Amino acid sequence: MSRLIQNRIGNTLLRLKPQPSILIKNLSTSPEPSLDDESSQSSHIWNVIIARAGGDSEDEVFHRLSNDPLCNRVTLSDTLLNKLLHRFRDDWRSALGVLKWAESRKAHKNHSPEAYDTAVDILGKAKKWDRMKDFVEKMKVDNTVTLNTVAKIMRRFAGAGEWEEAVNVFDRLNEFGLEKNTESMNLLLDTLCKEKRVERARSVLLELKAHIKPDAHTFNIFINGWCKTNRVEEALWTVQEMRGYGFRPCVISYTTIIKCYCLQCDFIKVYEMLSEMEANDSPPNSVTYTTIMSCLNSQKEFEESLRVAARMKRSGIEGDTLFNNCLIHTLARAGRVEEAERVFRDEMPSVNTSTYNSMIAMYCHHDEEEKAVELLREMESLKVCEPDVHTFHPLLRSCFKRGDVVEVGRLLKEMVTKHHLSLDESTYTFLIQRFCRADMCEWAYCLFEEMISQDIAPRHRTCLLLLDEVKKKSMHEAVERIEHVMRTVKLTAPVK
DNA sequence: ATAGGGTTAG
Repeated sequence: MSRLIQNRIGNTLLRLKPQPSILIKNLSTSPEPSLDDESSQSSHIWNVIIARAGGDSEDEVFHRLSNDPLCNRVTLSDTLLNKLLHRFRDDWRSALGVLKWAESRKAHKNHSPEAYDTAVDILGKAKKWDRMKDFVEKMKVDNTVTLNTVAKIMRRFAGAGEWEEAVNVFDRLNEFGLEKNTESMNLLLDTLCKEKRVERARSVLLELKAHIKPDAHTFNIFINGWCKTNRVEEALWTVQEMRGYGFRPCVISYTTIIKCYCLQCDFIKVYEMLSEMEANDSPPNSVTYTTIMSCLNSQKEFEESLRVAARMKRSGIEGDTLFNNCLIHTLARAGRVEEAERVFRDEMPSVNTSTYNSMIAMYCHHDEEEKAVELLREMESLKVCEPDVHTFHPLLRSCFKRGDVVEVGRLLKEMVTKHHLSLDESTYTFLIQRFCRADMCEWAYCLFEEMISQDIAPRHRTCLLLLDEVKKKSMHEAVERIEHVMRTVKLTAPVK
């Protein structure tokens, strides 16, 4: 959205009363650095760079950064550069400006190739094909194009439906000093298959196989390609073809097919395949069981899902983190809190954010918020993994349920200032809904403006809900603003 | 990027 609209929103916000200052002040603006804290110090510098790097052209960004004394004192490590590029992954002008500035800061402009690959990826994401091609030509001269670069180009082209361009890149591999071999061929085939152009991938293979030998990966790529388009017959046929080439289908081949049967809800075939794997000496692993359980969970078949987990344990396979996360989720949904706690405490050598999220959600669901908060504090002190927006969702939900909006504000502040999280589309949508329902549409409206100023498009339904509420309250300016947004912004449909 | 989570829901 244009900066013009953003300014107008800024003015609207200034006029809006009463101001729920906790939301306005804390949600969008960067957290204030606390004293004597090294990470806050660097987060301050980060915020300064970010502020300078927003701009309408890459030259503008470049000049603003170059002329800023503070920015020029920063030691610009590869890590920092990559973090900056990641921050501007949806803003190619700023990203290129930052990169240009970074180059000018180095005497012998040799940044890690990763930065250049990211730049290529950002241009591809923005579909700036000409700029991307120019960029790659420059890299070609410097001899810095790697297979990783090529992967980014191909995937961006294919992702935008320009899969002929993806094939062209493969044809030009030699120009980039790269080889046409099984690895690079597999990359092209996988790109096409992931974009559901499996037939096209087939004809590429037919054309190339006189010169390049397929390997086991090649066939797994096709099995996946067929399964993605729900053509399990062809996937099975590919297994046969694979055997014909002297490769044994592996656990990946079978798991891919099982996933396909799962999506078809054909559990007879799922269990048949499971037995076949055991018989064929490519036994199912943790991934296979997790796949099946997740699918059963989405059907709310929690007891059956637990039987699958038991089957895995019986066959002597150790669950990894993803499996145990799934198991905890299943136990929680099946109402078996103590068992979930036991898995969490005794059976997990390593945990991640999702593990905590499942446990926190479980406690909130069973109205044991003290325990949920206790786990949040544990995350903060152990620092094994950091909370994300999903960690807070169930906690926020509980506050709304209790009608404790003060606590909602406190949690939001914690998310933004302590954990540097920015609210995403679904969080905004959820909060706006709940504030409306709590008859606090002033707060909901502030979040709405907040969302727009972050360039996050609201859902059509969210606009309608809020519009209805502000009309009831006779908030005329808000009505006008929401109607304006509905006319000018491309609204998103609810995710099904 | 050769295979695998969830989610705040009246």
